[in-house]
Amino acid sequence: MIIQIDFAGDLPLYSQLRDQIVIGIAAGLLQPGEVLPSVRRLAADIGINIHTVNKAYALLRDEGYIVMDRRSGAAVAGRPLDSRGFSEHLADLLRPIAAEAICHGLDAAQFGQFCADLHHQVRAIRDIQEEHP
Amino acid sequence: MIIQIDFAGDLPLYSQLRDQIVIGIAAGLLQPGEVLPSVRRLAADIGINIHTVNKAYALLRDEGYIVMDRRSGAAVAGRPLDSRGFSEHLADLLRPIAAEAICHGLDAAQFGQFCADLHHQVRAIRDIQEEHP
DNA sequence: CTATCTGTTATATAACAAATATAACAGATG
DNA sequence: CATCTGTTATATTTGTTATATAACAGATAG
Repeated sequence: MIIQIDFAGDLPLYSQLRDQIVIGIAAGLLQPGEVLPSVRRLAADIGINIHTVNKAYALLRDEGYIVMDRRSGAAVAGRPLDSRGFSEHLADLLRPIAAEAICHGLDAAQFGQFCADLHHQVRAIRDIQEEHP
Repeated sequence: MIIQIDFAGDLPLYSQLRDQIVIGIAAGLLQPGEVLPSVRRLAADIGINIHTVNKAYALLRDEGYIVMDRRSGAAVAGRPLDSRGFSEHLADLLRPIAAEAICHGLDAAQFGQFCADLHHQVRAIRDIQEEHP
């Protein structure tokens, strides 16, 4: 799986890395049980510091997306994902975005459709990647 | 309109303030043309620094949500809002969130419905506020 | 056992962002 | 003139981000 980091972007590097791995899992590019690169290896590949990768991995572990083992390294977590309080978490993330959409004239149906389309887009990343091996 | 700031939260104060004002506009609590409190007044009311409020106001101005005048102060912008590149902006915000939803087992229809419901919730804030004057 | 891999922890440093404090300026208003 | 508005400038403090170097504990292969 290809990781692309925008060093000029607004988001912190560890946050970009975290997002891309979550997207990779959602798209199916990273499957449950699949072993991720070690912090040293991935840091060298991307060209960033070990601790930055470690911070992203630790964050993903705390969120339940990956499991980490001292011996075998990091791996994508097997289902199911702990979902206590996830609705509230999701609502907190989406509320300001929904407000933006409202201010720009999108009604509930349009916004819901836009979100559903994006859901499909994320799932389709896998197919796009497999077309260009 | 009541502003609630979480000093222990992860989000910067100016960002929280910006989000709440956008939500207020979306909910209809702040209507186009309505005058906002001055930076000094709002800073004193909330108990934060003038520059923090100024940063939030300047951000809202750059995004087109409010207009600022040296004489009369800040006011909610009249429609329409400039929407060039808004879809891309919205997609960038939603992509990692959609990925999270996928990882937690929500399909496209469920995610779209959740987003549409939240859209309604934001619009309903106005009615809730008016019940308790 | 040795060498090498893994995550983990510690410490130090530099750069940047966030928030505060104080002060001043230009323009408009009563 | 006094008072309000946004705006700008400077300085300081604090926290985050990212880097660098180093070491430790546990597991594994030679």
